[in-house]
Amino acid sequence: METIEKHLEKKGIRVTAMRLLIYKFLAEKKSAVTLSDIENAFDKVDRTTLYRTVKTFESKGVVHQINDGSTGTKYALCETNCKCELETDLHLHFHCNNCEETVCLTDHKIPQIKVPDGFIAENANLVVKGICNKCS
Amino acid sequence: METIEKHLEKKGIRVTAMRLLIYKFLAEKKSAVTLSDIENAFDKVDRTTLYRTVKTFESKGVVHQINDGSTGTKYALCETNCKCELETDLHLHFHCNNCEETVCLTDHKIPQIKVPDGFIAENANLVVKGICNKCS
DNA sequence: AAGTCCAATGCACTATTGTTGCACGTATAT
DNA sequence: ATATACGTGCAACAATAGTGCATTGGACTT
Ligand SMILES: [Mn+2]
Ligand SMILES: [Mn+2]
Ligand SMILES: [Zn+2]
Ligand SMILES: [Zn+2]
Repeated sequence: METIEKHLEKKGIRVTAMRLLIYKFLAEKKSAVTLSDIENAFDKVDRTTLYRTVKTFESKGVVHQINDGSTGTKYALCETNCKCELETDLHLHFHCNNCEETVCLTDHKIPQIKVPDGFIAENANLVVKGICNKCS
Repeated sequence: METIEKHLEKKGIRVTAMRLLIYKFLAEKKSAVTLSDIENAFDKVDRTTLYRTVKTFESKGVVHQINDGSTGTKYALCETNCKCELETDLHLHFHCNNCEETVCLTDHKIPQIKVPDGFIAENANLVVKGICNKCS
């Protein structure tokens, strides 16, 4: 069990109070969140800081983004040792049409996808929609 | 070879000059387009009309939407006899990281996806990213 | 300890996308 | 022909995404 601080440092991210707060918020949530969700969770954070923090997290492989059909990008923490950029590591996401929450199904990997000749697949984004376990 | 007019009528959409224009624009494009793309293609269309036209098309099964990672929803014509709402009919989409275009791969259907107990899958969106045939 | 440097933050603004209300014109039904 | 429903355009608004710049605050050097 390593500290969040160590984890961020390993990913090449300088630790700040702000970043720890945002990381912890993401860690507590079991579903993916939008920037607005984070903004609403704190009173005094600036949207820009949030925006740039999440972008930093994303570029360093701490969070990944999810595009379920709803407006606005959602984010969720990556697994501790994930390689989001590699096709083989990608898990699927489930978006509930009832409660509108989107969750990572981290042990359901995306099956190998065939693409036509001339196309080169680098990664993939799979969102399954339906009714989640809490709503069914 | 049936006319566009007949096709729209069959789907329960009243035919207007505007709708024919927009339909034809979509039919000409081989890649998925945003509302802004359509807006830029014509000089005198109102954004709202566009928005509502596309929504109508979508609700009647004439177009389907695609969320590749980029900001803004994209749309593409459905296949003539598609049932977009049924999981079994869903094809995959390919987003090129180089030219940024997104295309329907209509004869590459999404494989059957397993979801955990308690989850009920109704449909799915799969976007594969990489380099397209024109850019490779 | 003081000073330098650079990344992180905050504020103000802009841009783009998505959405609604209402007024008006145009097609359809009786 | 008259009533009714639908499509279009304009204006306004809301939500999301992004940039520029001044300020703060740590880390590092001296
Ligand atoms: Mn995930
Ligand atoms: Mn498609
Ligand atoms: Zn649910
Ligand atoms: Zn390309």
